[in-house]
Amino acid sequence: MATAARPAQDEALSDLELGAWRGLLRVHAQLVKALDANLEAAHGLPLSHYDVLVQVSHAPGQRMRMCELADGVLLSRSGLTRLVDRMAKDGLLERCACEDDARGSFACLTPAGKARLDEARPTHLAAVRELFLQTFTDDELAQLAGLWQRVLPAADAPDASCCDA
Amino acid sequence: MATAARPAQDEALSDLELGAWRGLLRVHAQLVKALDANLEAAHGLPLSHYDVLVQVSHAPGQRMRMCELADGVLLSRSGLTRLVDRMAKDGLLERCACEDDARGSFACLTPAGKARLDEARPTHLAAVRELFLQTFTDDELAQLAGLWQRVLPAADAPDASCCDA
DNA sequence: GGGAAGTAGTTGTGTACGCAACTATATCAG
DNA sequence: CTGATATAGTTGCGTACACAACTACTTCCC
Repeated sequence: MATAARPAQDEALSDLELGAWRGLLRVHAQLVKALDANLEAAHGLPLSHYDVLVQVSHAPGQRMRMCELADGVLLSRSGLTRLVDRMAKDGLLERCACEDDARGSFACLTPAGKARLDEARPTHLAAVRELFLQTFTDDELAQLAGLWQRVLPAADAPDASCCDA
Repeated sequence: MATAARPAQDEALSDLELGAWRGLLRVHAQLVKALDANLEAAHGLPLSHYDVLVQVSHAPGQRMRMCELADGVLLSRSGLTRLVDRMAKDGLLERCACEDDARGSFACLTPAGKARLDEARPTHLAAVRELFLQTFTDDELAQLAGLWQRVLPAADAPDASCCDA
């Protein structure tokens, strides 16, 4: 039952395909769990909060519109609303009105948020490097980045019944 | 280039590192979301249920111990308990006592569960191929699989059984 | 044998999330 | 200007999950 490298469309996945696909799932799960635990232990900061702080800190004026931020941290809008609520309660962010569009609002980095980020960043960067990046050579990193580029547009495409019988 | 390929330990991630790392997060998020939506739309089956069905169907006797299954589908034990509860209520699985160890129990595939899996499998395999695998050459798949192997710690139980997705 | 320690699984509880419905504002067509 | 439609964000609600505490059993060691 040697599986070909690339079986026909409706055949089971080959070991090769399986390794590439399930490996992605496992690596993601393991990494996110470890990074979150690490950050939480060292700074009491969930990974989701850190993620928001990083995004906002890179934005011009250190503030971002909610929808933009939601896309950036891979959350639904309602999910982001509550995440920003929690972070605002912790003093890490502030909600600011948008001058141009009265519907919108900004999530603005507070000094406390910036301080917290600066404190946590080295921890997180070290962990990402240790658990993931250092495993690879520069060439491999470049290759990975290139592969993701190719997948992302495709996965963005409208998924409605993309492949039904 | 402003950023070196590999900055020092506590410096910000280079574009290269960032692409490899955030790309993984984005690809995972988009893929899982699309695959779940696809499977749910076509067969009313959440991806988590499908995942369990696949694992159990490949186990000897089409049954698996709960803890083994929890590892396989990347869930906590309590999470798996309730997932199996839901699937049992849907008739996809049955809980069976373990003869050797009265503490343990098996999740056993029912005929209905097997039928449901057989029905959903082509849909899912096609989607995984379309959204992910077909993006890559055989060499790239092999490389990916190899990279994952290096990232995953030895805790990864290598069940050599060639299971499909 | 009998208690200590370990393991399998479930249950109590809290939390983070998504979807759908909602409000409020913006934009566009006539 | 006015009504139709679209967009930004929030809220109600249900769900899936993790952690910790628990029960029940097993295993180990004297």
